[in-house]
Amino acid sequence: MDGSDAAALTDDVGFLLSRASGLVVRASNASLAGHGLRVRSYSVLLLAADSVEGVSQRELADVLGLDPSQVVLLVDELVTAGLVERRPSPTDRRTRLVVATDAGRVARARAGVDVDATLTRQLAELTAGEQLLLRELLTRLVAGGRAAVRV
Amino acid sequence: MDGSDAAALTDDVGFLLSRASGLVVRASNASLAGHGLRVRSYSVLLLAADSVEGVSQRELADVLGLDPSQVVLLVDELVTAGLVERRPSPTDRRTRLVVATDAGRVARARAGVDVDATLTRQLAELTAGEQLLLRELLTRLVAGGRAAVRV
DNA sequence: TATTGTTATACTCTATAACTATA
DNA sequence: TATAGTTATAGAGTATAACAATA
Repeated sequence: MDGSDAAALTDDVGFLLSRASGLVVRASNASLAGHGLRVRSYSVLLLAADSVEGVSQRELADVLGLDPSQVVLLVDELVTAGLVERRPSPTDRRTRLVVATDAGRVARARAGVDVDATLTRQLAELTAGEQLLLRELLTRLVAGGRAAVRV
Repeated sequence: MDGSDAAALTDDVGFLLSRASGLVVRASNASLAGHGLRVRSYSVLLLAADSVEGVSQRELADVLGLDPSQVVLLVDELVTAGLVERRPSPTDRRTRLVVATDAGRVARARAGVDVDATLTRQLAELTAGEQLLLRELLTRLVAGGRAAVRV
């Protein structure tokens, strides 16, 4: 008994994760607004731009933890903006590969600078070592969470 | 140059925070569904039930990081369910104190058992020490983020 | 003048179901 | 039968603006 239950909520890891995520997403969206992007569309663009032959929408859904139907809408948005295009897969006619256009790669690079700077600013509370530690802890949490969901 | 940019997104702390938060919120909502609650309404109920004289809606908004207008709706919902009630503040006629009813305290306790068990399961990937470390890192991140927003 | 609570509105995100075309 | 993609829809969460009552 040390009175610690007075902070039952603000000490809750779930609550803290939600708050921290909200702060980062909000700031990231603000820094992406000038590029006509938001966190989710930027993530899709990033994965497309950083791959050589393109990414299937199924892969995007898996990596991003989104439903395939959401990926369709995000890709539609990027296609309209001229930042990616859908190409037929040479090996599977069901699959469509999402590939960044030249404009998409430029946009990804420019937006990346801004969003990375924003994140750096938000993580400034932590030392470099702590940031790595946080990344590792979150990675294991996410990996475990996904496994648990599949059970 | 070690090829580490191939994981540019999945190594991104912002992305990991968003994923981890999503997993925890989803699981928490599932464990609260049987109690007629969701994460946000449960948080309001918790703060009301754990306070002696009640909490003002302004305080709730501050602690939860929500807009006051959202707090109104969440409190409305809990009032309808008979879990909290609004009482006039004895010192400020603008302020309305949110107080848990007896039913609300019972619901908070029961729901708390379920949601805590769910979180424990999700954090099982980490040792007790790592969980404390994660909490501390997130606490500092959230505190810093809030300060930055105020600038 | 500033603060507390409220109403209203629009947009984003999340969750599902049903469907097609291919494998 | 199962998988990749698509369409549609509803509900939850977020973001703002404007307002009344009170300090």
